[in-house]
Amino acid sequence: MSMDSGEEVSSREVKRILKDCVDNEDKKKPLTDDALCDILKEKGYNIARRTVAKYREQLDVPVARLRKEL
DNA sequence: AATTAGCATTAAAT
DNA sequence: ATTTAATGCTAATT
Repeated sequence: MSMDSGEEVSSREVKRILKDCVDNEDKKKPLTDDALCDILKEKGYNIARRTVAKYREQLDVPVARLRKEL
């Protein structure tokens, strides 16, 4: 059995969810950090928008504006 | 050290 | 040009 702390696991979970959300988003209307934060809240993760932004950076995902395509 | 609140800055919308 | 929305910055908190 793993000896990882629960927090380490959940931060990985959150990052996985963020990746999925961005991969499946409508590229004409990309999800903002705020929107991602709301989605996580609905899934039961109460994490601040600034933290979402930092996770996004750690995942090398650019800000919503730059993900938008014509 | 990681997360967050409050404010500052920048880009987009009107 | 003004207002609003999205993101960044830094200090405070835990």
